Amino acid sequence: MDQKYHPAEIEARWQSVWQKEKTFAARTDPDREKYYLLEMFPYPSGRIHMGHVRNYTIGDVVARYKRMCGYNVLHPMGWDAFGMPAENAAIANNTHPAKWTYENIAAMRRELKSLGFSYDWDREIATCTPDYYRWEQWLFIRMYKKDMIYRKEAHVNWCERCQTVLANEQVESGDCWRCGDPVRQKNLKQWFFKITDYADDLLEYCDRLDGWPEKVTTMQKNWIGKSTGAEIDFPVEKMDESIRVFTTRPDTLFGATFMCLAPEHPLVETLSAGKKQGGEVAGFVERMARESHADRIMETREKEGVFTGGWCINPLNGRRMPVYIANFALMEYGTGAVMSVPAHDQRDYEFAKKYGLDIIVVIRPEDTDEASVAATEAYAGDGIMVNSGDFSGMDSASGKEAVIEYTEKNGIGKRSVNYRLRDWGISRQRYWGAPIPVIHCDACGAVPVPEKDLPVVLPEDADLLAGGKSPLESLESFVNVSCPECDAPARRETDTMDTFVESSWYFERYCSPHYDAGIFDPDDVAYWMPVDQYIGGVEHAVMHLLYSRYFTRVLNDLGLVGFREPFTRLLTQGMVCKETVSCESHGFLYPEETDYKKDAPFCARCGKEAETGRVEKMSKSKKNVIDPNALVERYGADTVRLFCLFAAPPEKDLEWSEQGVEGSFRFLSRVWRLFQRWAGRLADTTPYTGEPGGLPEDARDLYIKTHQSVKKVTDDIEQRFHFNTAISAVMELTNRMNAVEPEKAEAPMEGVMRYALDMTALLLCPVVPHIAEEIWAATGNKPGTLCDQPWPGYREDSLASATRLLVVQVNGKLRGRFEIDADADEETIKSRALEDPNAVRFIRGKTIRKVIVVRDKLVNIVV
RNA sequence: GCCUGGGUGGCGGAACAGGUAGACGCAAGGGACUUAAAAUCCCUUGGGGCAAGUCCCCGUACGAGUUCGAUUCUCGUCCCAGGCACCA
Repeated sequence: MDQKYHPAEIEARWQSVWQKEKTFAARTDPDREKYYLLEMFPYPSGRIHMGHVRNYTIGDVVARYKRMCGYNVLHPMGWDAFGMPAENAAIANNTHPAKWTYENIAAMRRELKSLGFSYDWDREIATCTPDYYRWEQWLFIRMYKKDMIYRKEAHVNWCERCQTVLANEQVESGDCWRCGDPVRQKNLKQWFFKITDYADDLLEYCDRLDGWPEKVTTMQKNWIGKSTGAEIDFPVEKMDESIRVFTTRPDTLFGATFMCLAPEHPLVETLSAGKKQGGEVAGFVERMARESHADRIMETREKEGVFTGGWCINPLNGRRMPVYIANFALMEYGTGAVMSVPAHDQRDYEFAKKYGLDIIVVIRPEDTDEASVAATEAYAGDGIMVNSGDFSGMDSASGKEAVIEYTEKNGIGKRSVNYRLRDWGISRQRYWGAPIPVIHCDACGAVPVPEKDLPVVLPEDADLLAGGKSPLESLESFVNVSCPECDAPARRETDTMDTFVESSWYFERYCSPHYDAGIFDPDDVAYWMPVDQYIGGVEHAVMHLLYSRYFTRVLNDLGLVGFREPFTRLLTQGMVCKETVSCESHGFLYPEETDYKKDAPFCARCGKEAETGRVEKMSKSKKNVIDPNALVERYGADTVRLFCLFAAPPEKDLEWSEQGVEGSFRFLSRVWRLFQRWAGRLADTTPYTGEPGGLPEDARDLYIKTHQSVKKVTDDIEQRFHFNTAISAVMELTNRMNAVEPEKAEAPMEGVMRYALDMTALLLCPVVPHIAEEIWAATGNKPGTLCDQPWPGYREDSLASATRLLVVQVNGKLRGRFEIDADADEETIKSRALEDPNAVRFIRGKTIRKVIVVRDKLVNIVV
């Protein structure tokens, strides 16, 4: 064993051993209990960042721990490799997205390997390979044939000058990010997955996902946004038309005084045709169409609208209601029409006040009189129905039912459910994505590519800047095909799929990543899936996780898998944060651009004193980033891993601290010296594993501490993933071991020390696997066997000493303490407590009313 | 506005089932070793008080309550973070 702890040398050595021996290769084995541990795979952006390091370290501890517990562990890694950054980078650097992507993958793979993660690298996948996306295309066709996919017109952000579609994040305050021209909305035919068919199923299962943080399931429930109510028809005056609305408050129907339509509503033109309002209406519609969706949806926006000139009739009371179009009415939700009840909806209230429309109170709160309702703002709560004809006097809940039944009986409405969740639009007018496997034929329509012709390979020779159009669209060799059904000349679909599609099923592909007879091997998937523990950032709480749950249901309904939920347990880890530093002339500063004199930061470029800002999520834009590579080089992977786990529990944010890293390194150096001090001497010593009874006091104390530590570390990892407290338990143990002087140690202590050393190596193995292997071997254990060792157990009879320290309270205040045999009876404990010299001072002269004895804890004397 | 979390020393964080608040680490101060420094090791470290102790008082955002006893449970208030947000 070297004098000093040199992580670089030992880490490289063990990593190559694990690679050569394929230590972490997973094999399907129905005779063994499986454990599938998965971390969210990264986008290959170029370098790994501290967020990845934290995520993957947490996962690695669990994977290695479960493996030692005897599970057959699957722990794969791969790349979410399609996406826009590759395309942008390719344009900026005049290279190809594939080249950029594969180079990044190579660099990041190297970085991940340098951290010693226990991946089965043979299962690595990259979603941009035809091997992968051909099965996605295959699945698309299956879904298409089962009527799970459809095509419809939908808005996209369009830049006229660049002749291109822009993603939402490429629209900067309404303008194109490249040329600065205003962005317009444009309608394009696009592909949609019918996720709304699964809305109820996805919603209901939220409450059964016991292993998920409630925060995430709540977010998903809100996102799905189920609301129940009714659809009701309002006949249009003097026309053979009616307007259908969706409402959650049928009990307020008598208070509806006007109607609001979305500007895109099909009846808008009919209603205003030939009226004097026609011009104004057309102008308003045109103005709304020009606004981007994001702007339209912005809250704080003033409610505005125009009268269409048309009227409709409230079917319950026959009231004439003016029909408006309004900016807040959304065509995508409900029916695109709102019955406006200004007395009981704040938005309608503001609109009514602005345009001088009637406000009629129809709900009275239990203990308020009618006159004071809706005086200054709408009353949106429940109450008693008033001014509502035969329904007056009913409470809101039964009123809702009654009105719905009435409309159903009279054929003017029906019970209805609406969701905030929309169908999933997956068309992207982009190059770097999986081609949608469809051919458009004038005669046969949209025809799926025959399975035998898959994959539809993404052509490599597309010109990314070709005429500003979607690169695939202008690639004649790709576009021009013959129809698979009638053989006539046809055009290939040029949209590619949303990259969320790839990440919705990759965990199933990992089970048999090289299988080429199908999307995956059914036996492998049946064995490994579902994922037992999934780990990733909260930022994916809704989209990725919801899409994955949806896809799993689709696969289930297509008969491809036998389960409906992909992830049994989910852990969302917190962000990695660091303070920002900025210079008044150079803006935010990278840590490398900052000099510290004393504690104050100075700008390395101009020498001026810089300002320390608040602690925020590490991001390139704020420049408060730390390069994991540099850290690994300086301190070693084990130190970096240890710090990530020790500084905070995994679900909380982690605040970066250079001193914290130093501290972690110091701890590992201390462990190294501890083993160095004892290793040679105890190489032939048998670890003591007997009962604690016969040991001398100091050896017994250490022995008990060791068993307690094993229990504490096991419980902390097993029950809560609280690695920070698990590590502090090991620190306490090693602190205790450090206090033992080798020169004075006798035979029983040597056996106990040897046992404690072995336990230390075992307990540290999942966290800092490289140094753990090294210290394990140093005491004469067989080199390279540590991570295959079973996780240690502990003796129940060695968790506590024979005596207990009890405290004495008088009226709940701490007054003294004493040590007593663990099996002392209650009377003995009481009398010892009552004799306590300090406690006596507080008891004297007072009447003892009660004495409470809590086993192993305390005695409280009430006076 | 609604929904979720969360407020504990100078700092990150402990206290798992109402029972010794501040484990473990960082920072700071003092000391040892050294010609010196680094590294390492030892000690002190929530605030206040004095008669200086096996001492007392205060203290877990704030205010009440339940209890022999509350960081932990209940009610109210304030603040912070994240998510959703014209959803009819």
